[in-house]
Amino acid sequence: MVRPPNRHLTLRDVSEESGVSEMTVSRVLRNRGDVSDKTRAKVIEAAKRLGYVPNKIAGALASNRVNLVAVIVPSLSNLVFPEMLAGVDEVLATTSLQPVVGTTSYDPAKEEKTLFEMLSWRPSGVIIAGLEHTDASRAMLANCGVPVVEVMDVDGDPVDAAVGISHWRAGYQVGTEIAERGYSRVGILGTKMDGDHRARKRIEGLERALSEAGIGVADQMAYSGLSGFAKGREMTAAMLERTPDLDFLFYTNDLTGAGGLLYALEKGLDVGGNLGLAGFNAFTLLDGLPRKLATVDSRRREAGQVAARIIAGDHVFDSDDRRVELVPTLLPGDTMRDRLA
Amino acid sequence: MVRPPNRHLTLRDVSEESGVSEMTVSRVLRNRGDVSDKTRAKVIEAAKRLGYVPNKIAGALASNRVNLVAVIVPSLSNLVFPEMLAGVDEVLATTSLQPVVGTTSYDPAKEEKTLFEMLSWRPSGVIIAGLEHTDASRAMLANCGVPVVEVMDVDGDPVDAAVGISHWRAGYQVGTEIAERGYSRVGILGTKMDGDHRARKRIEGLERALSEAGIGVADQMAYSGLSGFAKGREMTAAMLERTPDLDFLFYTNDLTGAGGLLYALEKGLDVGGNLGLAGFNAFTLLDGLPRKLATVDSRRREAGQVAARIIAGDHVFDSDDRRVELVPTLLPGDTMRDRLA
DNA sequence: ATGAAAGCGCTAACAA
DNA sequence: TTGTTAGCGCTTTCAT
Repeated sequence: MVRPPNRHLTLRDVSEESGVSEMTVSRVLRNRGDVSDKTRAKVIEAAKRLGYVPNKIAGALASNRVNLVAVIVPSLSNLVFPEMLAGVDEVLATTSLQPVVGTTSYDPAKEEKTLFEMLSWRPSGVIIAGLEHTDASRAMLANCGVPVVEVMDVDGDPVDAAVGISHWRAGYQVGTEIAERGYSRVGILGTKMDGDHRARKRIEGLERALSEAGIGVADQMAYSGLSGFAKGREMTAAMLERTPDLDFLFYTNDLTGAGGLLYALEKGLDVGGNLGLAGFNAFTLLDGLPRKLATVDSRRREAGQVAARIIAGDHVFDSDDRRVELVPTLLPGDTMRDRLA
Repeated sequence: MVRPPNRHLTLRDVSEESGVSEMTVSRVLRNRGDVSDKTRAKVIEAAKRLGYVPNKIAGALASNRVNLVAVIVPSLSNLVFPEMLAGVDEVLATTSLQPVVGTTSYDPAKEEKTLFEMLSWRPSGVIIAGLEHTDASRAMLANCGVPVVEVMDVDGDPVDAAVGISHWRAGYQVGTEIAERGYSRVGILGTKMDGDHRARKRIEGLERALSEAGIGVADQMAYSGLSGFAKGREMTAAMLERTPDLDFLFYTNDLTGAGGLLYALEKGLDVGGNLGLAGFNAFTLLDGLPRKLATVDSRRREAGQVAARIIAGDHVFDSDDRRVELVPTLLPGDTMRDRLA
């Protein structure tokens, strides 16, 4: 079998090897149309022998069908996104669609570029994190001609469909709980990240609930860089030094929350009593901390699942507003004191 | 502007809108060849006005060039993979190449499927985790005609190139260290995962070092499911109950190691003294535990960087065996006693 | 059940 | 600097 090295095999090669026309080879390889068992066997045998890998580029161009779904997330280093992706994956695995992941580093301009790049491959659907995009991005999403699902947030106007929790309401719920449990000097510890609209919304909801309960935010602090235990410790130490009479610390993120928890326990603070702590996201990997950190399940996996179902055309909307609001679950753990009687 | 909804715009549309030939439009949009500033401006203006998104499918077919690099990993839920990907991303961002991620769930058959699927898009390179693949996968990799880099492991025969640490040697190094620090009753706590060859190799290296030091493995345990603190606690409790005289616990993973650490501290065990602990991977998110867990930096980010450079044709190999062995760094933290004098 | 012809939207190669 | 022609590898459509 003489053939120039590094040339990809084509249908024609399989056709010649099997003595069957290209068209029929194509039919066999896609399980389409009627082909006799004998012909089918010949073709499959030849394709396998040659190690033929079909060229989806040509196939997609000819058929105007692409089985890819573009999934665009800010980062893969924050576990919430891989977890959402797992939900997408799980559902798409039951279809012929394939997710393709792109990242934006929380940068709207990079998001625009990534989106453009991915749309130029003509995917069958787009799943994109969040509702905040540049005008150009929104225009591309609106005009791309395929279903678009904005995930992990419903606070805003989706281009097409949206699935996720309301981070504002989640924050509000935490704030209400804090007030009902008799805390009144609340500190907020977040990450300094312009692009993290969800964290911002959580804080806004929290502030609103507190203010309705007649409580203000006593202190607030934001650090940049990757979230981790160390960051949570540092921020906690700094904030308690600056504002020693705080009785509740809300972290926008479980990882910093866990760092704060470890710090507070070491310092012998009355965690779960006179000092309340809460994080956000409910990372199961943290089950097993010395105390169960109060947190909120942001239901990102389900968001991914529903988004994938929408793309697959396998979801019926309740109303006509094409938003699916998932309900976040507050998990009080044991870092908040009991509700007042 | 009357045009059927949902039809994608083509070069022809831009050509008509701008009064410039398709070919020249193509030149402008790709910054190729000489085009007068005036023509260029007309074209760009028209393309922007229409919201034209080029069709990479047609472009790739015509030019036989695809700027995608297939990156195949077992999972995105284990942070080591996103971290490797970040290295890939960082380097590819400086080129015109784009990573496309696929996952295998540690399943060789799914890996084969994912690989086939991705190769059918004719990527310009393949980065794939590990050296263990089905025969069919190896054949596809060997014949795909583009650079292939197997990452995060160098213990084996790569199809083409390989970049990463030797997990066997990393395990061996830990074993040596354990022996030199005077521990002699070692327990190993891993995850039950057939597809996790790297964890297996670490354990094998460790066992070898211990056996050379005249020490056997006193106990071993593997649990299935996602790694997390809780799993580490459970396993540690169970193992210490079963084999109370252990003086060192090696976890194949920092997360379970951290769980074990928290458990041991709570039980008042002499961590870092008569009880040594070590994890693996050096996750920075864990900086800030009550004690710094001994661990090994598996240098996955660098592996991703080098792999991307190889694909980009931007790496010169030292020798002709196309393996780049990175050296893992043992970080003793403070959960191992001092070396014997 | 199988084959032949046309063409998807772009770019390479060449012409003007 | 710009335009023309052919064709990438497949699928659609229509014919047999």
